[in-house]
Amino acid sequence: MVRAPFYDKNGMKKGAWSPQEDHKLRSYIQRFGHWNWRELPKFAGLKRDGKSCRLRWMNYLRPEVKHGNYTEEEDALIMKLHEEFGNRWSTIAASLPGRTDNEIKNHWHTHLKKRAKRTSDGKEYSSTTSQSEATHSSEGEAESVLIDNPPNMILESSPLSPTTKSTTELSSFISDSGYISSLNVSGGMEDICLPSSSEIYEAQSSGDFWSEPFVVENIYNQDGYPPFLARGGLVLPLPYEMCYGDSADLLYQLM
DNA sequence: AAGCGTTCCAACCGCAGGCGC
DNA sequence: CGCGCCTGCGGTTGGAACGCT
Repeated sequence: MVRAPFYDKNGMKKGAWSPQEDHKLRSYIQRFGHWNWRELPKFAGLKRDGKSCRLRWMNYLRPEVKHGNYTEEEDALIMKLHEEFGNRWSTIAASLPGRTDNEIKNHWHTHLKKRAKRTSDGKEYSSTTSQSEATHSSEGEAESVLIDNPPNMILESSPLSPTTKSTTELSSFISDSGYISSLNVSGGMEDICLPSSSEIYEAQSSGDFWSEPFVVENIYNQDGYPPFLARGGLVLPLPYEMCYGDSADLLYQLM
């Protein structure tokens, strides 16, 4: 079902994700957001490229993502929207909370395409859609079926990513939403790892830092954060190993 | 039980758009 | 304006799971 894991010529892992990798990525993003997909895997302790991490998060690990079990209503809506928008899967996905463009695309090709073909011959399809239209009618109905997001739902455009947030704002967001607070099994927000630059240097030089040979002077300014991050007043998300100890493992077991 | 074909979906790839410099 | 970087999108593929003979 999934591609066998392998390493490409750059040492990047490809193919199926292991539960450990999922755990690392999920934990990291839930704590720090996806501030930069390209850099994220290094900080999360993953030997994956950013694109792969983004895909895995968007299509599989996001808490609001639903898997399988398409309802008749969803099927009808997909078919209707496909008729309207064609293969613009992201547009279609926007009208189906919890469904990703990739999953909808797959679902279309494996199930609905055939059904659409059948029904376009008979006219069963249009009767189905008219039923659906009855519930969310007239212009803008695509938006109107955008069912209310659950309280913990994070849209792609949501401010989970701290790129636009200052440290204070991010902390406020995090505690207000209760999102990351709930992750702090062993304490409060102070548990977020914010070691000094010397700690970072120590960890790096002791060899349990990233697998990549970073030079501390090039990466961290005197605040201990990479210049490109510190400029925006953003707290540096720390490498996975430094942030997740036993509490993360405990959390993982609870999940 | 074994071999073969089909189904299905996670993941990859290439491209385009947006943005900053 | 051109360039490079990053992100997101849509098409395609790999291969495990499943069904059939």
